[in-house]
Amino acid sequence: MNIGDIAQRTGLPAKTIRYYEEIGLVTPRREANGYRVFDDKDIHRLTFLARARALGFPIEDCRTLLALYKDDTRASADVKRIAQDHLAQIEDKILQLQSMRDTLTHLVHECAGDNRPDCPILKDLAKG
Amino acid sequence: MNIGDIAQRTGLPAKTIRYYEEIGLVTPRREANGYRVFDDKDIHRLTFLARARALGFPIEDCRTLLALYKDDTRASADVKRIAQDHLAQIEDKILQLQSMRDTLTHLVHECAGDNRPDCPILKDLAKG
DNA sequence: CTTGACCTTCCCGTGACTGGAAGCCCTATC
DNA sequence: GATAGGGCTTCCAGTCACGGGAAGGTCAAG
Repeated sequence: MNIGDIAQRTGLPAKTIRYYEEIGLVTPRREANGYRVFDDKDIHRLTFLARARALGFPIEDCRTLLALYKDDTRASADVKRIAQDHLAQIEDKILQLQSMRDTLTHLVHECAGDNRPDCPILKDLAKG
Repeated sequence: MNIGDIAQRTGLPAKTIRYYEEIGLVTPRREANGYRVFDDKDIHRLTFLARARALGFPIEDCRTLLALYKDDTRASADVKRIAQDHLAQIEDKILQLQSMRDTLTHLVHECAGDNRPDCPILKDLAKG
């Protein structure tokens, strides 16, 4: 399986897969011509990565999660801690964004959005 | 007013203020010794920037908003459009994050978090 | 034999800073 | 007058997770 096929099967862009190799997340073997060849294990790792990334885990978390996955003697507590920390970050970000959204919604509502220069949005930004 | 005082008054790190100068968002004059000197207009612009950035507007939006603010002949519609587009992006991101949060919350709930290796989180990531 | 679709590496750019090094400037103190 | 400190300057590198694009090798089909 060449990188193009793998990209299709995992949904990851070829560029991303090459990047993952560069930082040591996958290590496909090479054919004589230099092409990467991916076996089932590589595909599995990449699928795992795609899913973990889709859940927003940073790359280094993904690396750790992969290591834990491979380790039969892991404690699920270690996995859970990573997930909980990440979850906390996400919840934090949601709160920040909601606060921005609320302010912006209010301001946009107040603004006439016509040809006149009078604008509560700018007024608010200017007053600090 | 030197950069340190301005940093305190605006809440922006000195590094950030220098960066804003570098990309042309402020243009403080210089003293003979090379130190930046900020006048009231600079302070006002920086306060505006701090507030716009706090609402999540990207730098280039901030640049445009500053230009609109200075332009007495602006149409509030132009400001409103920028704010609405930005708001839409934020709402998008909130939805993405909420989806991640929901999945993660579920997985974390399912995971015992003990010494045993059995872990629904890893199971979910692995199955893709 | 050529075309076109693959694949390779390499390097730069993204956004908005942040950290750190090397060095100048100013004031206060001994 | 030397020195210590704090603040200021510039410049360079790093962040995070890729994406774009150039220059060139490879392979299957016609």
